[in-house]
Amino acid sequence: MESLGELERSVMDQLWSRAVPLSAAELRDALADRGLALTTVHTVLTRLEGKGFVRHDDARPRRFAAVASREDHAAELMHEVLGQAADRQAVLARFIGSATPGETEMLRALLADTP
Amino acid sequence: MESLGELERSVMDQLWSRAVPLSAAELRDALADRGLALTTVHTVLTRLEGKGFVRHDDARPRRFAAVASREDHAAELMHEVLGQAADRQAVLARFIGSATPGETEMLRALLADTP
DNA sequence: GACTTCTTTCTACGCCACGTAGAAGTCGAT
DNA sequence: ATCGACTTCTACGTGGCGTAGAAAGAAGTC
Repeated sequence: MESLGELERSVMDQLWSRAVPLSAAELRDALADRGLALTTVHTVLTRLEGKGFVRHDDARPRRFAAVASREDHAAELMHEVLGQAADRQAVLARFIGSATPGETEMLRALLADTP
Repeated sequence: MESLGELERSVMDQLWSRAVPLSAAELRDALADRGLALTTVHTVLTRLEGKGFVRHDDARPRRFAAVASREDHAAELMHEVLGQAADRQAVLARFIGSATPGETEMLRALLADTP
């Protein structure tokens, strides 16, 4: 899967945490600590669109939104990592083995509701 | 976590699939399709050591081995991805939701053996 | 010990992704 | 038609990675 650079990641974090479409200017302000130029934000957004992480509407100040939620993305990544290993069972065994008690509980509960 | 380039990945795949330490020359031969120079393999191995993926002994033709198994590495990555999201439960829900029946079965079995 | 050969380390270069942004173009309002 | 805001185009520096030659080091041979 396409991976994210550090600024790209920050932008996605913004789009993910506020789950609402944001304009480039709003994103620039949300990342004010970086003191980015507006065009920089635009460039990053364009690249994120190219990677399929973001899409925008055609309202006048364009609104950019994440294509998938942070949770969807994370779950997708986990599946990708899992699928990459030949021995999925071994991976899952180690995954469970080093999971926190809270995580194993969550998994048990989720599996109980899954056919 | 440090990520891997494409050649780095190929080298790790070799070290992972044969679970035994390999010399640079053996790795070069295992990757013969790429027609790499021996020094290229060495450079990559050195970088992999820097990233903590590989370690070598001090026998004369140095033997290089993966620090963690492919499965350990994958499980680690999965935990890393999981931990990165604030709402782990939501991630796990989606992860389970898009798991194959085989995977859910494995998980159930593993959880049954986990206190 | 000097020579030869194999192995290891050092140094280097090109390319591409990404952070960064100015310049140029477009669009809506006045 | 003009002006300001917004968007797209173009560009540059840096760093990681693929790639490898050159230099340095070990190890057996005569």
